[in-house]
Amino acid sequence: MVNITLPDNSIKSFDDVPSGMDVALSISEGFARNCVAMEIDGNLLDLNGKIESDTCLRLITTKDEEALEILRHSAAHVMAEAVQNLYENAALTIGPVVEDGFYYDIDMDPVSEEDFPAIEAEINKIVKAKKPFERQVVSKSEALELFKDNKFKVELIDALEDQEISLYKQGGFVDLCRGPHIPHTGMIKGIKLMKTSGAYWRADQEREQLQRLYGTAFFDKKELKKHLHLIEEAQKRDHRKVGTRLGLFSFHQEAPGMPFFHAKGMEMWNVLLEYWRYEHKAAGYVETKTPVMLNRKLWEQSGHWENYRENMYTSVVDDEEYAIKPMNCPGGMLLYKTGSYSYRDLPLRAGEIGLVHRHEFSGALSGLFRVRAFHQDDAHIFMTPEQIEGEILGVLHLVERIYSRFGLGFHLELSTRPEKSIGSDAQWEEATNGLKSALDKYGKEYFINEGDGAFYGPKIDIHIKDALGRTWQCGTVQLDMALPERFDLTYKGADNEKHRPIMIHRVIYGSIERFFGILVEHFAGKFPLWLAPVQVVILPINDALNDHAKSVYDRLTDQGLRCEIDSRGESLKKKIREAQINYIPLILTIGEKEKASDTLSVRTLDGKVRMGLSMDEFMAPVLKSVKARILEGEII
RNA sequence: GCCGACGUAACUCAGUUGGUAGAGUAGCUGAUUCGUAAUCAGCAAGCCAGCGGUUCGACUCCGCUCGUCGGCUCCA
Repeated sequence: MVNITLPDNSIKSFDDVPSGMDVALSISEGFARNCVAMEIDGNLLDLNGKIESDTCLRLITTKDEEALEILRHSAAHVMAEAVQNLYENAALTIGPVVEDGFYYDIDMDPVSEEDFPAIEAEINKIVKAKKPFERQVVSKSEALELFKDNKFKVELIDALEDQEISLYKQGGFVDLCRGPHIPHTGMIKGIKLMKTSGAYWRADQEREQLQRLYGTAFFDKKELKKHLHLIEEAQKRDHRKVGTRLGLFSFHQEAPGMPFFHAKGMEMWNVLLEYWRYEHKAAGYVETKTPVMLNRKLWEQSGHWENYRENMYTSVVDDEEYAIKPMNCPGGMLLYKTGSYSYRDLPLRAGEIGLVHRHEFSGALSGLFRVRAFHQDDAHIFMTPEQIEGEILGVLHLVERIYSRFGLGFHLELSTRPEKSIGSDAQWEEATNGLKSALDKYGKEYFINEGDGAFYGPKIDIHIKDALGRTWQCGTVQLDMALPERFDLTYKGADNEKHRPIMIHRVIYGSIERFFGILVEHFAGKFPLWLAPVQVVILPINDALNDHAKSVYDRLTDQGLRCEIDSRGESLKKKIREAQINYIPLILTIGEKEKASDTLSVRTLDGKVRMGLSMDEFMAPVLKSVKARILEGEII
């Protein structure tokens, strides 16, 4: 008996269906149009596959989550065929599905976006032809024979353990593939080439550089449009554009990858740090500061010289070699060593807003997101082994408090021991288990990245989710049992013996520069009142009102509000327009009425205007909004 | 660092097949003094990223360097 689960959840039962039944035949024509593939015993198969035994079968329709991946995989084949039709010498390698679409790595002469229209036209021809995808199973030797002219495919086939290898054919085009695929190319309704780049075969810099063509595909043209719109929206929010327009920061050729923060950017920067200090003080942290440049010997002791030298800036001073710090921890080690500690002093939570420099590849730089000089909101926690779980939990709760203040959601990932690492197996196990038990206690679901840890310990990475649904890794909590060893850190236990403390490295904003950039895009430049670089702009209607405007300005700045007066001889309309497009949350117009009654007329960014408010009626809700760091909703 | 694209006034951009540059915004000057998203006029502003080459002549073509962007890789 075969159960076929239909999308509307009704179940159709077929009695006495023989093994080898052609599934496609047993599904009505109209229904099959929405069917993409099927799932048997957890395996995704082509819709026109044969049923091997009595089993429960689920049909995958275009509405199912798996369907899009299947479609995009098929789309990659279509793109590959198009490229092969147009470029005779193109040798195909691999073409997987990725988050927003798919790519295909092809050994060919470089292509650029100028070549896209021709390739897309060829793709559309193939789509229109509604070519069926046909699965074919051949032996390994047959496959090797078939692909003998393509060294990449030969390498792939050689690496396969199976003796039977599946191929997929659409029309005359054959590709090595596990499948499954959609029934025919005509199901691809919206397909578009997105970008192109170079990529190394097997991600190995020593090997061939291939052309990577990115595309995306949907079952529906509207879905494609929606996707393109989202990309456009993200481009509009690009922090490099918004930050330039709002005068927050800039970059200069003289210091690639090293941002300059302007007065308005610094206002925001300071608000971010002020908030950070407030939360950390409440969480029992102290703040410290260590030098930017330290002797090479220290980096040798910490292990950075060995593991990270190629990314460090160095300098020779008085015949001694120094390195600009790429991390704050070795300095933190020296700080710890200046004292002597009892178990009663632990945990010791020492924060540091540390300026670090890392020589990233020039091609890796990207606005505030990837820079060479940045500030970490670092902290080192020194503790006893019994305190691990509690301290990790404390950090996770602090992370949650801070991110939620910005309206950012997050998820957690645990990274384990990498290939290049220091410390013993036992240390790694204890550290990793410590993180796991804290995560379990915290209760939020988390992923595991095997081998993605820091060289000195396992870590929990915190990925935030912004207003457009994009994720960014910002915070990280790293357990370190190696550095305390290397620096011979100790504390006196209750037993009057020396013990080795365990250490946490953690950041929450991560790189303050990067977090700043994320906030710009998250809010699209429209910052909440508590963060806005300019909170209030005062617009006198004519020159005779400038003095009164100044007195209003003085009273507001006295209360700590960030204000500007715009007394240019421009029209009121124009000044309002400019305040609006600069996203200044509160616009005060000062006219004769306001002067005579000493009241305020307030315009908020939504365009609403309230007139005749007394100073108190204005100040109370505004100061409350700032103090409570309220995110959205009406200020007044 | 690698592949591709790009680099024109403070900003956003135009500049057709090589004949040394234009617009809007911002700025400055003058007039306007305005009640909730652009008042008008004028002025100034560029070694066309830098350096070499081809050419009678280069912003336009070629090479290299620097920088930016999209990826690769990297992000301890």
